[in-house]
Amino acid sequence: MSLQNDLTQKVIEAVKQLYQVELPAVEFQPTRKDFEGDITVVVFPMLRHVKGNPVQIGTKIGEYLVEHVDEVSKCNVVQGFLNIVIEDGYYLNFFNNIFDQEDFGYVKTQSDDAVMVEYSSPNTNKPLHLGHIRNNLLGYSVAEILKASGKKVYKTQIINDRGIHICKSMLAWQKFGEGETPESSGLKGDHLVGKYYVAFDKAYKEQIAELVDAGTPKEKAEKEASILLEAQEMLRKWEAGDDEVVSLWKKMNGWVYDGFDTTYKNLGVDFDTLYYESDTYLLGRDVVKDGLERGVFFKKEDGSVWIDLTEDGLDEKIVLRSDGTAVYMTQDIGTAIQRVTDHPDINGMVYTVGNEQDYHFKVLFLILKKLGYSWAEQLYHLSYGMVDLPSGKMKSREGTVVDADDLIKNMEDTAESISQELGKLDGYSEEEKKQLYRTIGLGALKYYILKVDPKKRILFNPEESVDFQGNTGPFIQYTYARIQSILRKADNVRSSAVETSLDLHEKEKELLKQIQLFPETVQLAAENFSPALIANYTYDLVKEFNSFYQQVSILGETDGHKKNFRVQLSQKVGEVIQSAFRLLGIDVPERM
RNA sequence: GGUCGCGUAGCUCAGCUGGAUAGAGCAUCUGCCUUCUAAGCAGACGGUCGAAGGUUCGAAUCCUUCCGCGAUCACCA
Repeated sequence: MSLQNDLTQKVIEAVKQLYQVELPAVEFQPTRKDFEGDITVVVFPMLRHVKGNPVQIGTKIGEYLVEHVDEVSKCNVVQGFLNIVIEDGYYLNFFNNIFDQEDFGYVKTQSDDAVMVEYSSPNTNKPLHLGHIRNNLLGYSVAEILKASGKKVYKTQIINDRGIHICKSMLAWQKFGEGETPESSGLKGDHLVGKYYVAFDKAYKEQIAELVDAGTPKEKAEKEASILLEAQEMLRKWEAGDDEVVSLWKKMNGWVYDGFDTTYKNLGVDFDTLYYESDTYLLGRDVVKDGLERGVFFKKEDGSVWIDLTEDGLDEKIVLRSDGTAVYMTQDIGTAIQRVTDHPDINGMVYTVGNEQDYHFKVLFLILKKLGYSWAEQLYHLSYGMVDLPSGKMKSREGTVVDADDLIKNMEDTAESISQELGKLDGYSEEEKKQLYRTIGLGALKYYILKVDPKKRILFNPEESVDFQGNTGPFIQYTYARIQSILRKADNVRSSAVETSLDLHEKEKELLKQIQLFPETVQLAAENFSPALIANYTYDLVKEFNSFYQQVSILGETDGHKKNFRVQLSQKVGEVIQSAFRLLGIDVPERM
């Protein structure tokens, strides 16, 4: 039973006793810092049911609470706000109850329903860039948050390993590659393939320019450039299962996967199952045919199949071409169904995809609902804004991208130079230092991206490096390291339970209140698919701790009971920081 | 043009489902390292919450209109 539930009952009881009125609900909020109190009852909404002066009503209820509720030590009323002061003992009891709780804040019991979280899903013709980083961090973090909230989670990605874009890289490699491999050149596989994707584009543009010079209209030239025709021919061969093309495709995709694996490992993200578009691109057509018979879809004169969504405020959408081949939507319908077939416990999916596809997913979800799948009610498009540069959009073909691997390296380097300036790492081996720079650099990057609302677009300026001070990952990591330093120096941390008759320092009480919020924050973050809530919660906790740390002596405290409590409190704050950051995929260091 | 999203301090962002005097960080300026890590703490400066109406005891938050920015509206993926 939470304190708030308890108080709700008591307030209702009080109003019944005092005014013979049954309140439907009671509104609470944390007390503002400028007033004395821990929790506040808002009296205004009661005026609908109880006639009178809010100050008087508040005062009466306050008096009742002080008399009838053990945890309430005193009350005061300001305007229509009844501020309630809670006994220190209540918080100390709470602390003793959760102190030994491992993974405090996480829900351990797993529900039977699983949710599949899709994220990353790159094309295999170019390396990952900053946009993918945002996608990966968001998807991974939401998956972890859902797990912590008690859901069973499958992490997945669909790899776009098929189509004309792959053929472009393959063709350019054949033409200009001279047998170059990741081994021969030392280039990471995805970067090597990406290099040929760019090479294709360059050759293609040159051909267009030549044709235009020779008098061909630009539009025509774009369609007739010989290198493009060759790529299209290659795609046809691939679809026909041509041995040579398929084996080249396998070889180059292998290079890309190796490269991606390295980047994923560096980023600290992982997947439970993978889907390849080359396996799934034919899915969905049967479903469409079936849906056509059931009247969900309709056929136009030319044979193409559509769905009419005008009643839902959308328009008509094609689901099968006139020649019977699939469109993107067909595939997505088929893939969604396939996933549930593969994992029958799925009752919900999260798609981490940029907001330019908002409309697509709205339509997809609606179609799946109309097809009658029960799990279709539990689909969520985790939509996020683009990451733009000051120069505008990132474009792989034009080379205006912030490469994921470069950026990670960059962050590590910054962490290194700051650490060296501060020079606190005596006794660390080179290997340990390297590990630490990585932890801090990635912490800065991940926190920077995850702390903002996914819907907002991010303007990333590579010239101004990501901050390491203030509301940042390293700030929080630093606080964690500070706590570990205290714990190393303290002996017998767990010597005994905390003495509940202690008088709490204001800062201690604030910390306990903040710790108490962690479990509900995890739930809220899960409900809203929002890592930002976790990030902001952690920041508040850490700010509170640093303030406490500055004002109150922990190891220097002479009263044994107080010292015992403060050490344990510090430890618990450290644990919560670690738990919260785990949900963001950020590591915490022992020293820094 | 239709639809969706965003607009809060010079900059980057919080602000839950309406509540008290709108909060942080960066930047600028002041203090605090002989005491547990100064990547820290304490403080100053900085706001007509895009604009105008409306709903109500109360609006940054809800509704309407308008303005600005972005995305989207392909037998592309």
